[in-house]
Amino acid sequence: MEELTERQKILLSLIVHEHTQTAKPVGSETLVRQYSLPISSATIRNEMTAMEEMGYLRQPHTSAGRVPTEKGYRFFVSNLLQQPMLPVATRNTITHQFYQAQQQLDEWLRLAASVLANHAQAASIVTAPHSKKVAFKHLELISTRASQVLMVLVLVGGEIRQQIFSLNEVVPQEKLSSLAAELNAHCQNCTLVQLEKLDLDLDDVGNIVLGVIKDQMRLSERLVIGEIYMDGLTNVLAEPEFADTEQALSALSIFEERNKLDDLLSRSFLGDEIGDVQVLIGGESTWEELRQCSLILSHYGIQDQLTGTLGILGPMRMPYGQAISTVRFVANLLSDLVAENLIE
Amino acid sequence: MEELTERQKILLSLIVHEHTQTAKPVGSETLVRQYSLPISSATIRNEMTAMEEMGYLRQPHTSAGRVPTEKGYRFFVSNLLQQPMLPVATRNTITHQFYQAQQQLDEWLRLAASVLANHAQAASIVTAPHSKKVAFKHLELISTRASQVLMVLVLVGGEIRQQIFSLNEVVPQEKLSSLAAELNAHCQNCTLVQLEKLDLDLDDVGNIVLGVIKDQMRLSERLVIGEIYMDGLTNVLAEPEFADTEQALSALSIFEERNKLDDLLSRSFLGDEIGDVQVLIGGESTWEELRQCSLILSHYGIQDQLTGTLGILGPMRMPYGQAISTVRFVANLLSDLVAENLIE
DNA sequence: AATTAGCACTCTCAGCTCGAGAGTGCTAAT
DNA sequence: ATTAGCACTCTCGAGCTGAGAGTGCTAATT
Repeated sequence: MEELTERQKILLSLIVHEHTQTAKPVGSETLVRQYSLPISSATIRNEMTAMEEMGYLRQPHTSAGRVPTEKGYRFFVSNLLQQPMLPVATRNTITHQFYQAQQQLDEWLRLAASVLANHAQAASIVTAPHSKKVAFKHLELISTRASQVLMVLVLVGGEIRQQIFSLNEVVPQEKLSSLAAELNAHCQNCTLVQLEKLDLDLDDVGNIVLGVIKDQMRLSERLVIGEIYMDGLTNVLAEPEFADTEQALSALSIFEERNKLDDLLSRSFLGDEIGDVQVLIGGESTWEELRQCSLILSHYGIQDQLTGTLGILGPMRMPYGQAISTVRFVANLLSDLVAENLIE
Repeated sequence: MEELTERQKILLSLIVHEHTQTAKPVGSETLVRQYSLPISSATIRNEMTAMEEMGYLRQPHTSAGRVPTEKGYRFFVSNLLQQPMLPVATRNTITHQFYQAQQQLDEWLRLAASVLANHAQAASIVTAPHSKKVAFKHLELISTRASQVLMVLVLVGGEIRQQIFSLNEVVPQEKLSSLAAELNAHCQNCTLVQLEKLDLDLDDVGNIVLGVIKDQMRLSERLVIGEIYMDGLTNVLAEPEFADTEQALSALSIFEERNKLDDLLSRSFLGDEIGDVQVLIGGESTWEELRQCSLILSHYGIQDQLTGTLGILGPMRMPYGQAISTVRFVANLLSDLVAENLIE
């Protein structure tokens, strides 16, 4: 594989830059004019031809300007993009917003999605932190009416699961409370497996409750990702590449199919560390529907313990520098918030 | 105001029907052919002219067919539409889906949104049931680490609010538990106002906790509507009237602005009973962005106690019969589920 | 008085041409 | 290796055209 020369790298950067601004193919003349280059348009044309042969650029049609290919963007992002921190002012604004919000996880996640969407002018997605190891933390049983019981189950990590169920008999609140107390005493930090092994001496009601607890823990275990927060879907519609509704539809449909989303967010992430920002350009993300799009994703939370995913979806022509910095910054912010409020 | 003749009413129905199928202006010839009418196209043209003068129809341009106006749709929905029940098979499928799902509120709401979206081929929205009168039901305090405490507060109606906060000192779980027990004993069914009046003899920690409880209740009280579930946004994109992205953008942007949504769902509903289905056609819904759209909304839940809103958003050209029946059916289904699982 | 056949007229839509503009690739000169 | 010069190519929007759909009007019919 041939290497790009220094000059070609510069040109690639400029082409990417110009294209992200104008959304139109970039011509050799334009490039000279726009950036006052010390070389002639003819030279640029030669270089462009070379880069096209190497696969970094492509022409939408003969005698149009050049547009970066997937490979071109990939090279740009991996090798040419120096990632500036977000401007201090921006960072402060964002941080400020987080401290102004209700100090609650769901508010933070909603806000994170909103911040991502606004600062990157793209669709954003944030999943609630979720722990792979599901363990019992605390149980509460509340009698509602007749034989109906509301169970509130807190898992290690802070996930809260609730379930309403009926018993065969009416059980007074006192009995429920003492049952809860007993289970709380014995099951502290137990995983599902440990719970199975535990030899508890329970009566009928106790066993039903234990069954419900296990169900809920199983459910939580099976869950790949936590609750999903999205924002800025309309930003995508505003992009010129999606002026055709067909395109927009195929891109946004990803957001409406939960299992695809699960796949996308989990599979593409095998072995990624918290704090790494992953950029999926066009077809890299095996999803045909996203051929035109790029994804910028990052994990946040506490490695191997309690993690969520966040990121943005936009057209391949995306201000990667800005977008990546924003994703990284918000991911770190959420990681800090999760760490501060961790429930162990 | 002149009245429509019987024949004009029939024609209006047919025009609406034909237009919802084809999405194109309906011509007099087409109408005769399609429905084997016993009158000639010329007569229909005369009638059409009359109806256009009365404001029920309009021509997109000279010598095109007619399209129902907002007023036309309004008359059709109010006077001409006989609303069939959903076919038994459909109803069974839907019911079946609900009983197959995890028996949990959030799953039901998600499912409701999905069912609405699929059966009406439109965007759907469902808000979690929320009670105007906020009252204390049950409290739980869980020590997480150091002086951090996780509070889980169950409100009458079943809403669960959680909050993590820090105390000035490390308080053992036993102390927290007994504090919770005490508050549970005294605050049962208290509203915020009653809570203020209650003369509890609490220590520092107790007062902090009480403060947090009040905060959460205040927050819940201020909440106009509950959590929002949406689905089928892409269905809207698929409609031909939204082939132009601009249009689609303005319609969908409603879904992304929480305060507009709050307004829309609450304001348009003053004094509506559970079970009534409300149809907002085009500009009727004071929102300029929705000029092209219709909304079909219904409350569900338990009147004056615990209510949510659900509905669909589609183009004005909508299969109203089908859509209204679906909304009504799902609303009733959710009402039943809420009633069965009410936490009093 | 209501209905209808007949017909001229209007407007859209898809397809076509055409010229301007932007951009290229090649060649020959520097 | 670079560049000026130039012929060539392709898109895009404007303007034109004919077919098709649909109307409104008038005069005849029931």
